[in-house]
Amino acid sequence: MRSLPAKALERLSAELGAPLERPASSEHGDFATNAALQLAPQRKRPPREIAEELVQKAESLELVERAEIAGPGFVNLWLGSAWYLDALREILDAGASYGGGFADPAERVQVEMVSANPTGPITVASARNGAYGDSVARVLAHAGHTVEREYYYNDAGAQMEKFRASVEAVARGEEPPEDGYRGAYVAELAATGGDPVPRMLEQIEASLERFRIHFDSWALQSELAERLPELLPRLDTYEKDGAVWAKSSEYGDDDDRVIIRSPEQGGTPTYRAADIVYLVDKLERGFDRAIYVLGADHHGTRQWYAAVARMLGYDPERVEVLLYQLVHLVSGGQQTKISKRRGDVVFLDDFEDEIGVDAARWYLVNRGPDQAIDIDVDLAAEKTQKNPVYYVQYAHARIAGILRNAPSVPETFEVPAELAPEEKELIKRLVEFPGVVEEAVERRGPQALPNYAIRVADDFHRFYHEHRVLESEAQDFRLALVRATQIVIALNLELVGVEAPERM
RNA sequence: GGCCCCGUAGCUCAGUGGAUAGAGCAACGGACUUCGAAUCCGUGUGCGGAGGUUCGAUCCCUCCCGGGGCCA
Repeated sequence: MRSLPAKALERLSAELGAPLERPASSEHGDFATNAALQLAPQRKRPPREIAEELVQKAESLELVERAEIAGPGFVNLWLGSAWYLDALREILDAGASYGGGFADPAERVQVEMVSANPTGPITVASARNGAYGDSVARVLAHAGHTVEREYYYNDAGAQMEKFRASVEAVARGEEPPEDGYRGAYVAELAATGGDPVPRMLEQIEASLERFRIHFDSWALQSELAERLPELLPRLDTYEKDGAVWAKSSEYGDDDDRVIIRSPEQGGTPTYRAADIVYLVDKLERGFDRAIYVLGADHHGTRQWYAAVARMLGYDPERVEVLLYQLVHLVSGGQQTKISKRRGDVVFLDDFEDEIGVDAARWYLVNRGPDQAIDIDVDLAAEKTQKNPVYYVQYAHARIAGILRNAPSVPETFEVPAELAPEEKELIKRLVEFPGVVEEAVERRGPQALPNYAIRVADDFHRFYHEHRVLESEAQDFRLALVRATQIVIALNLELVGVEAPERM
C-alpha cells in the first residue's frame, strides 16, 4: 500500500489506528483501510468482525462523516468539510516545503552523475543520466538531505589521447586516425588550436547548465590515481603474472580485478585503481552516502564498488549505484547504434534546440530507470506538441492568471459546509503529494512525479471547468484551493527540473 | 555459458500485495457572450505462457517463450 504521510492524513490514520489509502473508485469512500484484512490472520478472527470495530471507532471521530464495511473487510471512510479545511491549511502553511523535510536522519549525500569523458559534447545518452540523477538529487534535497553534485572524468587515458590526436590531425589538415573522433565539433576545436580538453569541458558544463544541472565539483581521474600508493597497503591484494590484483572476489564481487598492470603492459594503474581511490575520497570527504548514477552497461560495477567498500572497512550501504537502461535512437524506424567516434550521435544541445529543455527533462525522467528509451530522432520535434509537460504547465499558468486577477489570496477562509466533488477530488489529490515524494526518495525513482503532476492538472482543469473561482460565493476558499494547487504543481515541476511558467 | 533489465490498449508507457488495471498519443462525436479552449465531456472485449505462495497476484517465487544489454 502506498503511504500517504500528509499530516492531515497521518493524524486521521493515527486516531483510527489503521493506515489509510485512497481507493481507486470514489464509491469506496474518500479514504479506505484494509487493516482488518491484514490483521485477521494474526488475530485469528474474521476480517469483517475487526472491520466492524474499525467502523465504530471511525464514526466516533470528529472528522469522519461516515464509515462502512465493504467487500471482504475493507473499511471505507467519508470525511467532513473540516478535514478538507485542515488539509488545505497544511499545504498553504508549508508552502515550498510541502511534502519535504522528512529525512531522518538527514544525511550529507553526494550524487555523482553524467561523468562522460570530455571527448565530445554531451549526448542524449548522457542526458538521461543527468536528468535522472539530477532529479534524484532534487528529491533527496527536498526530503531534507544535503546534496552535492559531482562530475568525474578522465583527462589522461587512451581515449583522451585519441581525442587529442584526432583534433591535432584535423588541425594539420589530415584525416583523424582510423579509430579516432570525427564530426563537426572536432573541426571547430581544431580551428582554434591548443589543448581541446579544457574547452570541451567548458562546453559540457555550459550544456549541462542549460539543462539545469549544476555541478558543485569536478573530479579528475588522473589526480586521484596518483594517490593510489598511499592506499595500496590498506587493500587486500596479490601479485599474479606481474600484475597487482585486488582480491575483490572475497568481498562479494564475481572476480578479482587487476588494479596495476604488469610491467610488460606498462605497469600503470587501471581505471579500477582510480575507482578505489575515488571511493575512499568520497567517503573521507565526509559524505554519509555516495550515489553513483551509471548506465545499465555498468551493472557489473555495483558489486565491485560494494566489494571495495567492504575491503576497506566501510559500510557498503553508504555506496549506492543507481542504474538506468540506455537510450536508443530510432531513425526512420531503424535503430541506430550511436558512436561518438563516428560522429553520428545526437547531442544534448541539438536535442534541446528541437524539443526544448522542459520537454527533454520531462521525457527523460518520465520513464522509470529500468525502462529502455527509444528516441525517434525524426519525431523529436513533433513530440513537443504532444508532450504532457505543456498540459501541466498550462494548469500552472492558468492558476497564475486567476491569481493575477484576484484581489489577494486571503489569510483566513471558511470552508463551505458542502464541498463540490471536484473540490474534494482536488484536495485529496494534493494530499497525495508527500507520499509521492517519499516514494520517489525510497525508490530512487522520480518517475512517479510527472505522472502525478498530470493527475493534479487533470483534477484542477476539471474543477476549473465546473466552478468559478472569482466572484463566487466561495471565492476565498477557492482562491486558497487554487493557490495550494499552484504550490504542488510548481514543486512537482521543480523536482523534475521543469519550469513552472506564469504565462504561456 | 553466467549475470542485469523488459514483455500491460493500435503506438509510447504508469501501475512493486487489494475492490471495476489507468494515462498520453492516434481515431470518432460533442462543449467557448463567463476567471486562459494549450481546456472540458463521451466512445476501450489489454497484464507473453504454465505452475506455486496468499483471504486476495500485473506485482512475490520457480520454470518456459520472446526482446534488449553486460561480462566471459
